[in-house]
Amino acid sequence: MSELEAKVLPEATVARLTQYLRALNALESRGLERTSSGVLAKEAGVNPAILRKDLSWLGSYGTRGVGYVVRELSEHINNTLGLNRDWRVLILGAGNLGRALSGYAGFTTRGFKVRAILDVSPELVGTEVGNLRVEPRNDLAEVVRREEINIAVLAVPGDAAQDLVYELGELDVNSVLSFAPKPLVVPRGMNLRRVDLSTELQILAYLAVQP
Amino acid sequence: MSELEAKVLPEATVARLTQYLRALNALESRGLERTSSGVLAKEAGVNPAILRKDLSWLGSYGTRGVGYVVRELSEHINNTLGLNRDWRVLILGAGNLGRALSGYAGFTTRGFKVRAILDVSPELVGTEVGNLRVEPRNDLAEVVRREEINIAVLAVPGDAAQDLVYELGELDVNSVLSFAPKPLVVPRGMNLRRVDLSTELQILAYLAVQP
DNA sequence: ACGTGTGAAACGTTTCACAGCC
DNA sequence: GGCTGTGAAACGTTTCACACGT
Repeated sequence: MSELEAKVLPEATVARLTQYLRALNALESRGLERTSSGVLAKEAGVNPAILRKDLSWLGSYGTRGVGYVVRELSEHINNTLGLNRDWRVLILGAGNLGRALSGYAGFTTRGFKVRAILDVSPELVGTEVGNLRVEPRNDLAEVVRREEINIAVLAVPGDAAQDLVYELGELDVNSVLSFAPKPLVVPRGMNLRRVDLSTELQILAYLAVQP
Repeated sequence: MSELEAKVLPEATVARLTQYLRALNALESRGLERTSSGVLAKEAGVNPAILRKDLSWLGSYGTRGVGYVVRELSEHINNTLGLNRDWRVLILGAGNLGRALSGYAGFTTRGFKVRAILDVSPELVGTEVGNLRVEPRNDLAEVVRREEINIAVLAVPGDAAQDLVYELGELDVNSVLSFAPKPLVVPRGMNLRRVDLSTELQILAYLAVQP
């Protein structure tokens, strides 16, 4: 059976599962105990067919002719996504973006805890960000160990990003979310996701020009 | 000829074109005048085949056996993406994220200019953000007209986002970049792109759990 | 000889449509 | 009757491989 156990869920499915979770929470807080692919899909902003196909990857958790039990489904997606454990986040860069991210609601919910924030600039080191104090960039290794970091967020200028990626890899931090506007070379075994704000604007510009 | 003139370039191609632009800039600043799909692809972090296929949508701008002229290609992509005009950006929400975005380098390059920033909170209205002053949310219509806004960025809590989207649609601002952690219903003709930070973290969590 | 430009194959994702079960 | 779960079709995207122009 255990061949080499490749990735199980399609990438696109994983992205949508997070949306279903949010939608299920919304339904639950509205007092609903059961739902259907139609209702849930509407809440999540997708079409019902793909929602059912996505859920079918997790096994049969619905009842034909009836639908899904909100709490049960929500629990199951949570487990599948690995959100039933603690994720300790380190933010690299205490500029505007880094500070904004450390307080961002989405970053502090569902098991994600921002545990430390680092910067190179001596002016920023020591200043307060939320309930954290900015620590020096050179303490990276020590901070990673002390706080048992498992996810890093790069909110640094493009030039600094690549070195940090390598260093994080050495320290066995293998999940990185980068806001640096550059493609990065990722060490073996690292999962890196990029959010590129200027790319998003440029795509909008293109779409706006279309007739 | 002009049927109804649908979108010309595949979505995925548009996203990569922005990366090629950045890569071309990097090559140019290194003094290179010519390049090839191999070199450029490496710089942009993609494979050469798809780069050539992407560029073929724009027409033939390379020379067989030789490659591409950096400046020429760069210019051409710029035009195709509509980056040869002015884009006047409005930021909605002057919280941490909104303030960070207004100063973010990617937001201020290549023809994009942040022209105004709005917030509902009386405490924030009147405060300075970069070289702008936060204006009251209720002045939305007036500000859009005054600054001739054509792109809006939503850095507001999820609940406020949907109303703003409708209102922006009325005001003929049809390009919106949303950071609200919710799917939004978009008015006809509007282009909306979402950046969902907590979704990104959750995807990382899932990937990290994979064996 | 070399690197582009591009059909054709391979792959991934979404939509359709309906059999199966409650 | 209604809604799930899922093969099969449709669509979109990436990769391959090579003919063609310089």
